[in-house]
Order: sequence, then structure tokens, then C-alpha cells
Amino acid sequence: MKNSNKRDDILQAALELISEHGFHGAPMSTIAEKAGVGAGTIYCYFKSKDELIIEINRILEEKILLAIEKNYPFNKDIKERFFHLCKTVFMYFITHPIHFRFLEQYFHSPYGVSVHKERIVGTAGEPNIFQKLVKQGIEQKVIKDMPLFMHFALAFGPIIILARNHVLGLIKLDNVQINQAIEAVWDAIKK
Amino acid sequence: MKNSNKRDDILQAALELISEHGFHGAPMSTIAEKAGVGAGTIYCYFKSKDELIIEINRILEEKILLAIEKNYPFNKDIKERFFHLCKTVFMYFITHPIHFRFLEQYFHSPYGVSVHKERIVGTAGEPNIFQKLVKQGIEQKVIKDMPLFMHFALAFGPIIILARNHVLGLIKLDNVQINQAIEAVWDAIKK
Amino acid sequence: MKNSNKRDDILQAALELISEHGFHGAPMSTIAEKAGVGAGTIYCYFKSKDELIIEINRILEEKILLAIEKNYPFNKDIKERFFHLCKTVFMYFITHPIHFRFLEQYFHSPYGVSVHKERIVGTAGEPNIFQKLVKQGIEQKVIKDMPLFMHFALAFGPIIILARNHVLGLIKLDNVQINQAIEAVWDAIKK
Amino acid sequence: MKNSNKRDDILQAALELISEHGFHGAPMSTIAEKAGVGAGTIYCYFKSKDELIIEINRILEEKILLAIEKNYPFNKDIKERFFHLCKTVFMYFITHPIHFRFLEQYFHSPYGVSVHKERIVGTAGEPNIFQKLVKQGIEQKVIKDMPLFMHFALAFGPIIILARNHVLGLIKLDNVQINQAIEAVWDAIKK
DNA sequence: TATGAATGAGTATTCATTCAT
DNA sequence: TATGAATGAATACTCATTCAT
Repeated sequence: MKNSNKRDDILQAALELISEHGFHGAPMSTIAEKAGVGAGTIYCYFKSKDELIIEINRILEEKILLAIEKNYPFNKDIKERFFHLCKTVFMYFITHPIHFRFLEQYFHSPYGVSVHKERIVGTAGEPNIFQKLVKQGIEQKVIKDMPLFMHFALAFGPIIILARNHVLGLIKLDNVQINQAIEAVWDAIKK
Repeated sequence: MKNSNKRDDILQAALELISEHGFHGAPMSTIAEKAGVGAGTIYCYFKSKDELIIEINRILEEKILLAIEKNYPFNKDIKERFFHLCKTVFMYFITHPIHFRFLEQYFHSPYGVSVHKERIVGTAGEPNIFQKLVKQGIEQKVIKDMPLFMHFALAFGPIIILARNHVLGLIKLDNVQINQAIEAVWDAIKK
Repeated sequence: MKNSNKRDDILQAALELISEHGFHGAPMSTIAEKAGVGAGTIYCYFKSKDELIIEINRILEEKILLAIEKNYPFNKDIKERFFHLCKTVFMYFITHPIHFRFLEQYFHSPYGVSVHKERIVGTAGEPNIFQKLVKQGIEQKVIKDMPLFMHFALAFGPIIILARNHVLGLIKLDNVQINQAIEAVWDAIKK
Repeated sequence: MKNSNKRDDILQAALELISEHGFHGAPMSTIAEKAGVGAGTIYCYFKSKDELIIEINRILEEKILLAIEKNYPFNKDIKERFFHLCKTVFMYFITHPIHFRFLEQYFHSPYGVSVHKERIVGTAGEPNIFQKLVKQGIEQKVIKDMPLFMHFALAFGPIIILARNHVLGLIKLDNVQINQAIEAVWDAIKK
């Protein structure tokens, strides 16, 4: 049930269609057609459209997390780690515009509320990388002593807006500008 | 423009329903019912659902602009003006959660792209307050010499995320924290 | 109630709109607008849309009848009278394309059935011109001895089709061709 | 083209309802109900109401053409062929009153204009039976030398009117009268 | 008589989901 | 598991008609 080809085809088709046309512009029938399966087949793998959407989000978040963890400079200082984290997310967004647009939609929909909560307040279970980074940064008095959600907003608020405008083609960011943006973000959270 | 009560009732009903349930979760019939008018009556005032939505957005933007302009310290220094601008927007959002949620939806919808462009790249016509502020700040070497869209992202990216979380009830911001946030945002754009 | 200007304006507006767009493409509100009156005003003169339509038909039929009667060669022989009648109707249609198109719509709609009956079977009361002409023609053994409806179909069937195609711009009839057509029609009914 | 039963049921239901009540008097929901299918099912077979209507017309025209071609006396003289053609059409109309009424509606609607043009001016591609008949008749100097549209009007104008009145029950045509009518029509076009 | 704002029943069409195969 | 035909509730919008002024 986990690694069938059809399942992946459906996820991919749904991802692309929703990215481009939104949740309401991506009928199940169209997703099925694009995935090359029957309309009913989707329901063999997902209980409902909602569940399909939630699963896509889960997968994308996982991918971003993996990207962050890969080559994460655990041993470097706070700033370097922060920079790596921001840049990785930024680059992931602009090199995966389809993923970005899906996540943006998801984020700004009823589905998104729960996601939000987790990220903002901090997961109950194992703390995520960002959480740890902020905690250490505060301890080392390198970054401002503020609640986690504040650092989150200061770091990712600008990145999301810039990525969005880039992905929509409204602006054209080069590597210099991306670094400049992250430097500015660092100025916001550093002590 | 006609100041009939029904027109306002319709606008208010639509605003509230869309804020809470999104564009697709706010059928015209429900809007009509909530506004206490017949289903057809909406079309006496607005040509289509789209036009109704666009008009709501127009009104809300106007209100925010007015709030910013009111008591805007034109003669004070850059930082003070920046602070006033950010704080006013911030406060408007959290004291008008319904307006905020509507604007968020609008912003992240096909409607929003054009709005975006204007804001980000700078209006062709008369420059807006934020545009002027940034330009002067750069001239006076008080804020970083970066494109307008960068300052926009750095300033409003965090504010929007914080406002959203506050409005959704995920966090509870007090006045101290709001000032703290804006101070941090200032650190991001200041030279 | 009979000769108000507004009444005529409404009739004219309705005639033109229905001619061009059909019964269903001519909303009462549009008729009112075109007539330069309020939407409700129409109902001061006509009980319903149906009644308005029926009245237009009545007026147009009256006009055609008047056109036929004018200069009708009561003293000339059957053929000449027949020719005059056909030609007058034909010319009326192609010089009043709006009237023609209205009548065609009316004819081919539920309204038209009653009209039909009268024309075809012969009016109960005073016989109309065509009826008298056919009756005399049969008595004089100049035209075929057939029921009235047969002569009606043979005479006006072709005329209506030709007029329609001319009015729609599919063909372009000149005077010679019109005379040719009526001659042929005469061949059909003459003995 | 798929020969599902439902498709045929829908076509039949639509044909009957439109025949009786016109395009606007036959809502899709009523068609569905009469066909014994769900409202959405119609859209599995036809993209829109328009397409459904056009398809019905296509089928009916095909049927009439088949009726004409069947037993068409290709080797007999012009008059006999003309008579066969007219009589077949005539009989088809009065034995298929529902088809006739549908076609009449179709003919006198926006859909019908293109059909008209083809019939009247003559098809660009392969000439139809009527076209060939007229051409030969003119060559053999048996029928009048006139444009095709004239013969069309002279032949079918009367037939359509007679069929209509018969179908509406306003007159009652017997075989003798039908032959009489076609004889008269022949008199109109013969030399 | 004249108005036009207001109505709400009615329409074509969409789409998530089901189920017999 | 896989299908896709079938469903019917839901939606934006239209328009003849009414009625308070």
C-alpha cells in the first residue's frame, strides 16, 4: 500500500494540478486522468480528497526537512547554522516552485491551521532543528531572547514573501540578493 | 457608491463569511441570507461574486491606508515613521481579525497577484507612503540600500505571520511583544 | 390608455429586441431600458410579457393587412389580384426585416398555434381577402379546386422561406427574381 | 456513438420534451428525470445542452436522408424522382410529428442558420440529392432555370407549412391531398 | 400613471464520491 | 486492486413580476 506506482502517480498529479489551479481548480477526475488511473482508483489509496491533500503536505514537509538536515553544519556556530537553514529553505522553494505553491495554498487554508500551531509553538515531542537552534542561540546570547514564534516569523516571513514573488515571476532574485536577504533576516534576530 | 443599507449589509455579510470559510465556503445564497436580502438582490449591487470580492478588498485597503495616514509623523525621523507604519498595520490587523483574514485570502488567490505586483515593485503612479519612506531612508543612509521588494518582505513578512498566529489564537501578543517584533524588523532593514 | 407615447416606445423596443434576440433573449428590464421607461412601467400597459408579445403580433398583422388592402386591385382579374397580394406581402417582409423576424419567431412558438388556425381554416366571421380571392378563383375555374389551406401553403410557404433567407442575408433577391418566384407560385395554384 | 442505453434514453427524452415545449421549456433536470437518469449523467454523454440539441438534429437529419435514399428511383425521370423526394419528406414529417416539431424549432433558432445556408446555397462538397435533381432538371429543360434556393423554397415551403398544420392537428391531410399538393408544387417548378 | 429596488423561483453545469463489475 | 459510469447535491446567476413610494 505504500510504494505502489499508482499511488505516487496520483500524488504527483494532484500536487501539480493543485499547485497551478488551487484546491478547487483540481477536480478528482482531472487528477485521475493526469495520473493515468481511473477516477475510483484514487479512493483505493486515499479516503477522500482531503486526505490526499494532507498526505501531499506531509510528504513535502518531509522533503524540506531532509534537505535541511542534509549537510546541516551541526558543529558550526549559530549564525552559520542559521544561514544554512534559511538558505536551504529558500533555495528549496525557488528550485521547487510547484512544491512551494502547493505549500502556500495549504498554509493559507483551513488545513493549514494545525500545521501552523505545531511550527509556532514548538512540537510537543522531539524539538525540531529550528527550535534547537533558537534555544542554543538564546543560551549563547547570540540571538535575541524572544519566544520561538517570534524568531520563526522574523526568519520565514520575509523568505516566504520573497520566494512567492520570485516564483510568481514578479521579481528575479539572484544569489547575491538571496544572501543579502538572509543577512538582513539575521540582523533581525541576532542580539 | 450608493449608500444604501442593503449594499453595506451585503458587503458585511460577505466579508464575515469569506473571512471564516474562504471564497468557496461562502455561497452567494448564504451571503444573501446573512445579509437579510433576497438572493437576487446582491446582483442589484454587484455584477458578480468576483466584483463583490474585489470591492470588499478595495474598501479594506482604503481603511488601512487611512489608518496609516492618520497621525502619520511626516516630520519625524525615518525610524519613527517606520515604526508608526508597522505598528499601525499590525494593530489594524489584530484589532480587525475579520478584515485580516479576508485580506489574507484575497492576497493568496488569483485576485491577489496584481495587488502584489503593485506593492512589491512599486506603483507606477504616485509612490505610496512605504515607497517614499524607503527611498528617503536609503538616501539618508539610515536603511540598507536594497530594492523596495526586499524591504517590503523584511517588514511585512514577519508582521503578517505574527498577526495571523495571533488572530488564529495560536499565540497571544501583548503590546511589549509587538514593539519587540517591530524593533527586530527595524534591525533587519536599518543600516 | 391607447395612444400614450410610452406605450409605443415599449412596443417598439420590445419588437426590436425580440426580433434580434428572440423571446428569451429580450428581458423585460432590457426592453424597459431601451424604451426609456422604468421596469415596472411596462406593467402599467401590459399585464405580462406574453400579453405584450401578443399585442405586437396583432399590430404587425394589422399593418400587413393595411398594406395589402392599400391599392388592392379589387376590379382586376384573379391573377393580377393574386400577384398584388403576394408581392405586397413579400415586399413588406423584405422592407421590414424586423417585423418579419418577429413574426417568424411568433409563428414558430406556442403563441403561433392559434394564429395559424385562423389563417388556415378560414376565419369564422368575415372572410379575409385571401379567402375571397381563392373562392372566386375556384368559381371562375382559374385556380385549382383545393381547400383554402392548400392555396395558403402553396402561396406563402415559398414566400416565407425566400424572405427569410433574404432577410438573413443568405441570398440577395432582386425585383426580377421576386416576380419570377411569384409567377412560379401562381403556376402552382392556377388551373 | 457509444450505444449505451442511457445515451439513447437521454436523446429520446430531450427530443420529446423539446418538441413539445421548445428549447427553453425543456430544462436539463426534466430531461434527466424523463430519461430516468441523474441530472449529472447527461453530462457524461454530452458536453452541454447545446451539444445535446445539435446531436439530436444530426440524428434526425440522418434519418430523413436515409429515408429519401431508400428506394430513391435513380433511374426514373426527373418528375418521378422529384415526386419521390417530396413525398418521402412529407410522409416522414407527418409520420414522425415529434421529429418534425423538433426540426422546426431547430431550424428557427440560432443553431439553424448554418444549416439553412448549406441547404439553400448548396453544399460546397458533394452535392446532395436535391441539388443534383434540380441541376439535371434544368439541363433537360424540364424544370425552370432558376437558382437552387428558388426551387428549394417552392418545393419545401408548402410542404413544411402543410406538414406543420397537419402535425398540429389544424388540418387532416389524406393521401390524395398530399399527392395533390406535390403535383401543385411540381407545377411551380416545372417548365 | 411611473418608478426601480427587491425578490426568489428557476437554470445549466460541476464534482466528490460510490459501486457494480 | 482497479475501473469509470452514474449520481445528485450544490452553486452562480437570470429575470418576470411586485410594490412601496
